[in-house]
Amino acid sequence: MSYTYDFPRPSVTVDAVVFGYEESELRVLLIERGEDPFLGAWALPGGFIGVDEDLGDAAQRELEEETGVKPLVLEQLGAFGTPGRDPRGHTVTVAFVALVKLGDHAVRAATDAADARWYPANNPPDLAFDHREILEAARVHMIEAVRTRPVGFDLLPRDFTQTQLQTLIESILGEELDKRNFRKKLQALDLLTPTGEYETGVARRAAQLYRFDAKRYKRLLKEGFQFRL
Amino acid sequence: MSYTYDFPRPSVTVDAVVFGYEESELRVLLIERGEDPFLGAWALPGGFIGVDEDLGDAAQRELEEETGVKPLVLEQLGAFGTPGRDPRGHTVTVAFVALVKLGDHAVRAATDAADARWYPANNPPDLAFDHREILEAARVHMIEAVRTRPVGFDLLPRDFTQTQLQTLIESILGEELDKRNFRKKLQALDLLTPTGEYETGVARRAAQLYRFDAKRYKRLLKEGFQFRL
DNA sequence: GCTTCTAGGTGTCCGATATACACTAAGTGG
DNA sequence: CCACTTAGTGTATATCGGACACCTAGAAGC
Repeated sequence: MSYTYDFPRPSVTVDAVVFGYEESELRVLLIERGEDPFLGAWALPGGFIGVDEDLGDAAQRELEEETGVKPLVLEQLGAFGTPGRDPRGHTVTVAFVALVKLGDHAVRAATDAADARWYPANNPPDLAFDHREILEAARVHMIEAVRTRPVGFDLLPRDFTQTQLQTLIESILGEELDKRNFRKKLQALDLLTPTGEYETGVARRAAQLYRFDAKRYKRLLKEGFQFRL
Repeated sequence: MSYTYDFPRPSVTVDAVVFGYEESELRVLLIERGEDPFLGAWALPGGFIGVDEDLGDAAQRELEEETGVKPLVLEQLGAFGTPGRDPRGHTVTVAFVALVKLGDHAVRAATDAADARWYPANNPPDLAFDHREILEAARVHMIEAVRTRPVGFDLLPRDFTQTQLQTLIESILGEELDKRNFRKKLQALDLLTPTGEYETGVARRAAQLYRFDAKRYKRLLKEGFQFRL
């Protein structure tokens, strides 16, 4: 089967920069390419868009096919189309940023991915195509996002400590925050519900666990409330 | 001449939301389509991307071909690819926001544009494709941009009054600002050079003209300075 | 040339917000 | 029971943002 057009067309792909959080570090999900070009190299999960397929749907589909991961959040990052970025020919990719609670998913490589693994987002291996540049753009996007939207909660387990949240945000921002000031702001936002439960298995005073109140957040949003950390 | 591929490919287009400022109002540049589909309808300038052409270059080229306008600023807004947005078949468009000093350019329609005109950005006519939605996204983008980057200066003549700048920003934000507080912030930014010249031909006290100090801005940026209005 | 009209230009006070900063409490492990 | 580690908590100060009103300069109209 082949497809013929009156004018040459670039290919359209989607790629996902999937972030997770583990061991006090921001991670990014990469696949080992099982096909040419860049066979054996690490790359962002992604692939060609289907016929009449929506961009976001395509990103979600490719991500699930290649890694088994279903993200909770999927935001468009932008289009990358520099000539020469794909050796197969002119290809425009639309990149997405996805967030997952890392514990929810055991990654499994499939289709054209030989392997799928979490890497430190700040120290990734060499990447295929211009994926390094896309990852950089995604990091900048996250810095912007973490201050203005409650994205941290999509990366943490349902129940988490205030310190976990702080450490996560610090690892996204790349700077340290003051514990008391951070908690003061959290308290002012009034979006965390204490569960009454405490950490277990730690050789120190156990911290209380909290839960993000998404319903309350949505209600506040409608009233013109502005999230800010 | 025809082009054949192993897999079906969506078309890739670029569209530009070009903003200008005239008569105390934010304007958007629209073309009257001279071809099907949507012949005779108003639309954003744009068109198909060329072989091995960069996305930004394509937007700039289409814009100049159709309207004669060369923008000073061209920022990517994002990709739009909802199936059905183009009746000719699956088409992904990458939208850009462009800013021009309106006085610098007499628009002239050409190629597949039957006409090209400035319309009020807040009250545009019906638009072809999903261009209404793209324009909306661009308006939101501008609200974000005007607070955090010195974009106002790219829409005004080289020499302008503080009130012109304020009115422009107000028309982008859709809200009124306090004159004294606005000027206080401008002064604190220290990015305007007074020219010593004054408005002419006004039936009231003439306002002083200022110029944006782009060099100083770039220098400050390197030192980690953050623009905020 | 006097009056009127219009926008230009200017400063202070107050409340809210951001930052800097240090000690006690609780729990585990040895 | 001692040592170690992180949890949890409050105050003082500087900074920023927002509200607010009057005199001035210049042109137009009479």
